[in-house]
Amino acid sequence: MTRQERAAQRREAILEAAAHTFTQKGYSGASIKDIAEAAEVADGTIYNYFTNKEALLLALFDRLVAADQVGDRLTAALDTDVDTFIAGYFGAHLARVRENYDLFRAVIPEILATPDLRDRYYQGFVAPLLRAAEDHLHKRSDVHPVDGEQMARVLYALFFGLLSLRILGDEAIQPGEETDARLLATIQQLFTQGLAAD
Amino acid sequence: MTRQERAAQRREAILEAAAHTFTQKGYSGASIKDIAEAAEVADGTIYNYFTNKEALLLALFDRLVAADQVGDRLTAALDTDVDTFIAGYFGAHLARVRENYDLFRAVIPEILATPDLRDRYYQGFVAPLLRAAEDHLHKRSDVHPVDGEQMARVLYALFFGLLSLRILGDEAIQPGEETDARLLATIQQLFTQGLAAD
Amino acid sequence: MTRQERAAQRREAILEAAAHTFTQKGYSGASIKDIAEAAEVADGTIYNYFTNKEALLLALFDRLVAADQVGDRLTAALDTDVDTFIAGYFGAHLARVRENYDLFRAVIPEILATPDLRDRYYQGFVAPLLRAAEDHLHKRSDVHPVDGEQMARVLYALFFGLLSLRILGDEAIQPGEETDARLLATIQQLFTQGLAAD
Amino acid sequence: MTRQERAAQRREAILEAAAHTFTQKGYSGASIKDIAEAAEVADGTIYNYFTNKEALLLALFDRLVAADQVGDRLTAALDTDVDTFIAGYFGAHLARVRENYDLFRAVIPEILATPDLRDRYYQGFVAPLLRAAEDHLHKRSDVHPVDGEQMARVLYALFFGLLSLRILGDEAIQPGEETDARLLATIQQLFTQGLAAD
DNA sequence: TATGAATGAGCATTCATTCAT
DNA sequence: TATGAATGAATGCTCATTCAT
Repeated sequence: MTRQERAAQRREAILEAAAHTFTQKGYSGASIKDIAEAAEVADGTIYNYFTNKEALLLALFDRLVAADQVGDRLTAALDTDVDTFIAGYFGAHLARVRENYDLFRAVIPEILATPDLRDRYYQGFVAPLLRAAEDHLHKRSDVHPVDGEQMARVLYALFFGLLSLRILGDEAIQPGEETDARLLATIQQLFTQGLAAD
Repeated sequence: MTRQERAAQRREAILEAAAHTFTQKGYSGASIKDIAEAAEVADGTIYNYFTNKEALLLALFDRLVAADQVGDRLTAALDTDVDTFIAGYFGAHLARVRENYDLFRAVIPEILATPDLRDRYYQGFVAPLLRAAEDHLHKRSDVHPVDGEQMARVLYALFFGLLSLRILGDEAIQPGEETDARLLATIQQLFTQGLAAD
Repeated sequence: MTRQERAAQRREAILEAAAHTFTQKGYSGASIKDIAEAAEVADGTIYNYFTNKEALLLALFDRLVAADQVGDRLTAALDTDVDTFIAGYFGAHLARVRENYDLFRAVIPEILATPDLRDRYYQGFVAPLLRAAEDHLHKRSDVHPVDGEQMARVLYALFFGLLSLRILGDEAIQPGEETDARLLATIQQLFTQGLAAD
Repeated sequence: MTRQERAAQRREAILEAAAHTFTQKGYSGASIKDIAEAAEVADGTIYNYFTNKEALLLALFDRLVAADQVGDRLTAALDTDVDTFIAGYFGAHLARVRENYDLFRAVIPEILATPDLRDRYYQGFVAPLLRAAEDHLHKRSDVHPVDGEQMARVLYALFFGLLSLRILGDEAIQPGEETDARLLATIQQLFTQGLAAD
């Protein structure tokens, strides 16, 4: 193992420890000492890999955003029907959350609570996603005429709200293949039929 | 103005200042000094009205939960059609958020970020709401057969997600009568027709 | 009851409350609020009778010193034998302590702990007492030749030490007529015979 | 100098600074900042060595109690005559006080003033000492028949009272070999002959 | 590079004192 | 004179960050 590899591994261990600790105690409640202990390194070592505590959060944030880059897939999805589109779209999102659950639980709360992250997340992730979604809805021919601006927000709200409900601890939708499948089916049903019977 | 009235007013001013300051800087980032300055009182005065900093957050939390008590209206809404039901339901929620926007912006982020509040909110508010919604869906005859457990969560997620999007600063859905009306129409459309055209 | 009498009564009640509270929690540990509650007056009222918290302690201190003025009795006691002298001397002291026990318990600890009171007590009470005792021992003809300076200190030490032991809570010498009588007899025996049998 | 040695030295410096500052201003009057300045360390450093301010006082208290463990010597002293016994006993006590004067001056006042320390001191130190002294007096054959319970208390009172007089600042018995020798001689005289001449 | 002791700014909280009523 | 709400200085303690080893 090269020096670089060892360094990368340490960095990884620290980030994982940070994610875990932030999830348990929140960003403010987690001390560098807590994280260092969880990562089994000394306090000072963390500063060899990250400039400060905030940088840990930002690194996690960047991972989260990277993990959930979906905007670019929207354009490519125009030629599928609504059902397939929703399945692909939400399905991918659910899979990402499943694979990076600690990351999401650690970062999402702080995104809402921290003005700086709030803006970063909105500008860098949400706004482009909303624009892409509006655009997509506009171009689709197989949907009812909708208020694209608002419907895009409804779509995003579902994403974020379900994630929040998981973070709140609701057991019925903790990530897992089976749960995600049922959830996806319900969402598909809503988008293809609505809720009301004729 | 009686002594009691003045005290009530002070308490109110302090709570408003706390809400405002928490919104700006987050709970941890807001110092008692910040809040005292915003309320135009001395630091110590706050402690004549609240036991400690946490009590400020809890008082705001209690208000939020009180402001959004919707679960009890669910049972009464069985005899309306889906369209009216959704309108009444989300409409009421949107109105509450509109009237208490500062409160929601201050408290919602902390609910996700603070393990203690998280549980309090889930057990005291979300869980009952989900149970009521599941029950309601079960009893309605004018809806498609649905996975009630999951659909209840989808409904709640819409609530919470839209609120989050507002907190994130999205301008297209900042609270306001007109915006809320458009949003409500979009939600109604989704629940009655779905998104996909036949 | 005249206005003056009522005021004097209040002052008395406050001082007693202060003595009691200082005894329970120590001077620093006792808050003005504590004392006000014990005296059943409002915080502010205390300041109509005493300039500040320290003044409460000083007033108690003055009472203690006044209650235990023994120095002047020393000169008058030259013409009694040692036994009677010791009996009169310690007996009077023990009686004073018995009658003002709360006062002593409240003030004595603070005398040792507070530099200011320390000096005040030593200069105003202890030093004169020691001088008088030295002088008295010098003049007595019915005692062994002694190191008057040191013996005076031994006498005072007995006073103060017994008081301290009471404050420490020792049950065998809590003030009371019977206990005081036994204690006095023991002291008399020590001073007339010593401890060692021939 | 190893890391451990340096740490031990620091701890020592902090404790000495605490003893000194407590002596000057009393426990409550001494701030952590005061102590840190006296020890020439930063405020926070103190907390690397002691849990909190109270722990400083308790550490000093433990040292004082350890420094003055005399009870166990009582049993061994039965086979000496009263004179030698008193000499050995008080002599040892005086030597301990001389060698740890700062410690005694810092802690003794707080023992009386702090309910918690009061109990700790009485139960852990005074009560055993009194029991041992009573027992010792009971077993000795070369003393006058005495009220052992009360005489034990008289003995302890002398200890404590002399210490208090030193703390009060009396110059004639500030610790020192010569003073201690004179004091000891006076005490011996009292216990062997009494004060009264035949 | 890793360590962890030292640092000191920052903050929640207390409480003696004031003063308008 | 009595009240008790308001004040704000003071303080114990935490913890992110630095740096000598």
